[in-house]
Amino acid sequence: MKEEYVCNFSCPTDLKYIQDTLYVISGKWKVLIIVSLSSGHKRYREIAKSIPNITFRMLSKELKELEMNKLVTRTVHNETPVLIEYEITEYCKTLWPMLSEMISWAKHHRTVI
Amino acid sequence: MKEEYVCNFSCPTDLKYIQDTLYVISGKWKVLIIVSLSSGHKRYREIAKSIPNITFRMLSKELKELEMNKLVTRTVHNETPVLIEYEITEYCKTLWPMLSEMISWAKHHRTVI
DNA sequence: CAGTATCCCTGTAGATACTG
DNA sequence: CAGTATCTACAGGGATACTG
Repeated sequence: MKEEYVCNFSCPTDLKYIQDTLYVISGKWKVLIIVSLSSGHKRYREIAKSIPNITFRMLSKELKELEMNKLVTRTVHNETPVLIEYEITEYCKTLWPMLSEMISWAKHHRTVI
Repeated sequence: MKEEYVCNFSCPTDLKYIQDTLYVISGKWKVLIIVSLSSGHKRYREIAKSIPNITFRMLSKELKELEMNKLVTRTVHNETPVLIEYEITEYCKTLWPMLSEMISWAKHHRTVI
């Protein structure tokens, strides 16, 4: 059974996948946190300072979700005082083709709107 | 000045673009509506019926936003009784490469999570 | 049919204080 | 430093009734 996979908007499974992806990266802070980590910020307060108006509460929550999705790692270094480092994973970089498409689309969309 | 464009997470402009795109397609109903229209539903009640639990309120609101973003057209046919048809635009199809990436990513992500 | 208008509820996020 | 706990506010969305 040769099955040619033709994607179109009406495939219900695809819909589910799109929703999954949106769920992982949507929200007010997710992408901002990924950007902050990407630009080298590693420590909690450091990340917090780099993102205007984010609260500890939100930063904790979002970091946890990113960690659950394997996009971020949290490493505890047993020094005194304890040092904790957040880093984006290699896996996080698999997001890039998609983000890249999002950037292209938005760029073009600006010229349309 | 040959400028090689290297995209990376830390570019602030790219961040803005990503947020723009998310804004256009995020939300509980947007993609569902696009799917419904893609599968041939055109009339308001018809679309409403095809999407479980959506309210008229939400359908109106989302259709308006999609229209503003040129992803959907609203056509009034002057018959009696009046007939109104919603359709996705050709432009809407420019979303496809991105949606396709989102689908691929989510598919792979499932195997990771 | 194609929507609007209104009321109301709940969940999400902000503010602030506190802990190990 | 690296967070958690608690309280609160407000907006986004649901339910329902209504209009042209």
